[in-house]
Amino acid sequence: MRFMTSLRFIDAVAREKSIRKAAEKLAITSTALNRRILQIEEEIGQPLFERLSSGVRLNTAGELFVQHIRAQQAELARVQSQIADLSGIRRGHVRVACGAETLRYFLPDVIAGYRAQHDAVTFDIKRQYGDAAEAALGSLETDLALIFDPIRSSDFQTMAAARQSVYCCMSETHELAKLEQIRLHHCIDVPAILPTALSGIRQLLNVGLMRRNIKFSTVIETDSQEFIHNYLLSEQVISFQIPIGMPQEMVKGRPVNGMVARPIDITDVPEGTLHIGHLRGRVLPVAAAKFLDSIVAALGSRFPNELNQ
Amino acid sequence: MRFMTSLRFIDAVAREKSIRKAAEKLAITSTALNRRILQIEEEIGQPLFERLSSGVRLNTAGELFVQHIRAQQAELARVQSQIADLSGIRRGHVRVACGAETLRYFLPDVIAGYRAQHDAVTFDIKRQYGDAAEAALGSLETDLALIFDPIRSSDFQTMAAARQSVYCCMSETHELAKLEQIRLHHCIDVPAILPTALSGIRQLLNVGLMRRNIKFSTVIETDSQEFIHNYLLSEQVISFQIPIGMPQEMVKGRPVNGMVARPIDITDVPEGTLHIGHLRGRVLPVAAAKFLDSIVAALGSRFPNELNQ
DNA sequence: TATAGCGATGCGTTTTTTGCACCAGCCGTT
DNA sequence: AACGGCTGGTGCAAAAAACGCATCGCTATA
Repeated sequence: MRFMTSLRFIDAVAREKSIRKAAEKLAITSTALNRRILQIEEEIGQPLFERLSSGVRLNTAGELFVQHIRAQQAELARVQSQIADLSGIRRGHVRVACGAETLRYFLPDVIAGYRAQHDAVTFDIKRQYGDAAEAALGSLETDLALIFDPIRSSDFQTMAAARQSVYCCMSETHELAKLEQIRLHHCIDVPAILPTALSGIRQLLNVGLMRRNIKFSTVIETDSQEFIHNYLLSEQVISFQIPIGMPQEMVKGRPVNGMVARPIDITDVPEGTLHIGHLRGRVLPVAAAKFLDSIVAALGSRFPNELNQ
Repeated sequence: MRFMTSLRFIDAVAREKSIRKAAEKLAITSTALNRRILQIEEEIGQPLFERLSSGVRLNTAGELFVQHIRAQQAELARVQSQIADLSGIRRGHVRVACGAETLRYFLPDVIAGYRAQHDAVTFDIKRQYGDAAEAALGSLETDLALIFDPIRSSDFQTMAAARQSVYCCMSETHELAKLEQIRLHHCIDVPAILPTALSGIRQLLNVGLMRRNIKFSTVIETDSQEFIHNYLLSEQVISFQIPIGMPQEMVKGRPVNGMVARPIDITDVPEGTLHIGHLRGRVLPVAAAKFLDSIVAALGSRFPNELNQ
């Protein structure tokens, strides 16, 4: 790293407390090293070293500067390794962070549709909760994020959004399946299986529970949608999901694989918003931008009356 | 700042999205700029820009790197201004952070004694509570700190210490002045003026109060020792101080300016420790190191049987 | 007093950087 | 289809910067 040489040299001199000794370690002559240091000192506007008869020694300004150099070196190393991690990333690679809701039906659909037209584009799909997804956008570890409420950072730029109300899911043989619409008080003492507190659905439910001062009879709490899905058929429990996490048939109220979904009155549990977007101010790689268009289009066709921007 | 040129150039190209345009703004030819970029890309091991027909554009690695560059520039500016702030600081300047206790009699004495021999050395005395003083050491804003319990950071290197028990101070006409030693229960319902909760004395007192389950009748709480000192003569209240914060006569029990001090039983209020030291691993400027010697000597002569290291 | 080690400096040499002229490719216009 | 205008990239010679050698002045030590 060429542009670091002068800084590395200063660091070396600070460690050795001697220009000549440092020069030896750095395999250059002491004159060259001496002049580099004089030059930097001139640029800073003050000396960084005290000259003693036995060598040199950092003064206070030098200590500050060397402190900065070392921090800077560590930072650079971190960035370099981060860049090296990217090396597998060809043009035509898209990294997506999403919640469990979109992972089940929506994303597979959209990606399959997109890859049918551009089979050279590859994908990286990471399941992450909202805050982790936002952090991943910020550190450029991911290109796009699909986050179901809440959005915390102002650095998230929403490119499309869809309002999603919460549905109650259960086996078609469940008692509550007879109702067309579920109220929260129906769920009192009904065994329920819930996603973890980090999930957007859970947070919406909590709003409703607080509002009505109701508690669920939670038998299982898990971060695996897969598990929830399978467990509904094993025991008469209820679960919760948003439309984008269900087959479209199921949203319409028809049973799918022995399970049905019933909407929850939105006066009980408020609607949430699915946000799709990227880091504010970032210009996405072409492949990611095109894929984002696909997502927006797919979202528009599924939820035509929503607030897609 | 010579070593930043290549980085500044990359930043400029990223902003202009064109090598030629950036070159114009930077007042160099596009070839020179182009080659600098190619060189850095080679050092990184990967391209940072995508070449388009209409110019260039950061790829993901480039975005990461430019992010780093900008953070680095901000950091450098911060350090530079910090160094500039130091510019008044000649060799022979000592910056001390201390609590109110040592500020009153001890430090003026020691500094006067030191300056009698080295009148070219100048001082910067900052009154700070323990945690702020430790932070100031860490950021090199100060050279030495005199902290009366507690020490929180392991980066503080104690060079000398003195145990200090707490005394009760009051007007010589005060009821409690008749006692030779004070117990905490004597102070119940006696109006008291206390230093703020951040001070070491206050924290020691709290230990005693908790232990004995006693509450003071606190009429005034202040961070000004000056105020406490003056107020003792205006109203029959008690206050608290450690030996280093009092004239030596007063420690011996004799009245000074109408005030007396009486020791508190150490089974009621534990002793605290006055720590004198600097940032661990730091080699102090000569003046600061010499002055530290003075402090240690003065402390040794005042408290000869203490744990000076 | 002699000596050995330190940083600083003048000068000639080597290496790096720069600028000029030109190439190849892309895109919109003619 | 041809053109002109734009882009980034490259060969080569000149300019600039960095370097190494020899040497100076200074200080601490023996």
